Amino acid sequence: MTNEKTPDRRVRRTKQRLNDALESLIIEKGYDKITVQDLIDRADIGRSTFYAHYETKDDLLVSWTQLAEDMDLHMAQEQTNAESIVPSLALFRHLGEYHRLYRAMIGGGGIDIVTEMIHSRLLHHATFELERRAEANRHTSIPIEVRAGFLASSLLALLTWWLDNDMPYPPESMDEMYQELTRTTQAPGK
Amino acid sequence: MTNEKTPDRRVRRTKQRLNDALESLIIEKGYDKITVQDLIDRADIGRSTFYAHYETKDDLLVSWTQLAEDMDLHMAQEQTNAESIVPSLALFRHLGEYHRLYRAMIGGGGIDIVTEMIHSRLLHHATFELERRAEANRHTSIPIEVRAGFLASSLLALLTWWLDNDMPYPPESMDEMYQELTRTTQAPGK
DNA sequence: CTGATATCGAATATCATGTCTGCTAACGGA
DNA sequence: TCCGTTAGCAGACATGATATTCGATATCAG
Repeated sequence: MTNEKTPDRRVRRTKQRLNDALESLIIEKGYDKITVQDLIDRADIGRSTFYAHYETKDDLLVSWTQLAEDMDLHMAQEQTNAESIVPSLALFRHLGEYHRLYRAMIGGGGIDIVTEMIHSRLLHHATFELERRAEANRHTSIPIEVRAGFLASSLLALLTWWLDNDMPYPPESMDEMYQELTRTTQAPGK
Repeated sequence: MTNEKTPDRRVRRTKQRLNDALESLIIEKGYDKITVQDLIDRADIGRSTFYAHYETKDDLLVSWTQLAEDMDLHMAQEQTNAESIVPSLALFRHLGEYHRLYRAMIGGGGIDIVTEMIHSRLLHHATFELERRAEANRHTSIPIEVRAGFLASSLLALLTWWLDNDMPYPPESMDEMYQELTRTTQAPGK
């Protein structure tokens, strides 16, 4: 039985090449204009090799877990700061740092799958935090579902706007704006 | 010189058939699974005829102005009610009425172009209204650009969530929630 | 009625996807 | 270092959708 954690070195190389090719092509020409041919040309691998590992272009993207891990890491990082329901500051900083890539992946001309992935993580996080603080939020009758969706979508919208407009304000300012705009949901109207 | 406003009756018929085919196919199988072949089969027109009028499937969608007109109409309708910055109630009602179509066009598995079109109209509307009330909003330092984007995206998010979840609350309730959630931007913190 | 033009439909070129083949090269355990 | 196993290769091939072309025909407006 082969060790499943460390596959053949050739496999690792192939996947690494494909991931690199995918990332550079996303930045270069946008995800939906990428063809399998582009990927195997850039990665310099055979056609059948691609299909030996992935079924489609989307399959490759989804298997590219780097992003999801990054998101979770940065989200957990700010969770120690118990103030905010959703780790907005860490996200502005993280997306700002890798703005070329995220710019190509979310918002105008971006990739639906990725946007949905980020949204779903934000939503999950917000739902969890809101439920944890349920008793502190008796001041509103709006269902948690709605409030969590609102918080997640608002943040995603601000992040997208920020990237699409070449980050005209520092992450800290954006975070402050987000906090103020969502004040109604973040804490009782104190 | 031909009258440009009323083209040949055959042309009108062809375009009408294609628009009808497009709408029914969107509801039936979703936009991205529609092929040009589907469209010309459903509309019962020749292949070359399609390409005589449109370059691509997207071209047909964009030329389908019915939607944009509807949006503007309903937005203008509520503008007489000077309370809200963005015509949320009218939109919840309108989208609820044609929910089968809008459900297929915005949100999960929807059509980017349409979502962006709606967002852009909301954004334009919100920007206009915020600028008109500029002096009444000295209580915040958040740029109008950001606030308008926030209002537009939040509403779109609530609309999408509402449709995706089979409209669990009446339009009036959704509107109230939206008003409360965006209270920070709608009016000075009274 | 007549000249103009929209439509037809069928053939065709193009392009990307996905499958399959036999062959070669690289791997890793013994 | 050897050897059985497995990954990768090149390229042919089938498929399905897009987009163009052209002569014949139907329909239009005046």
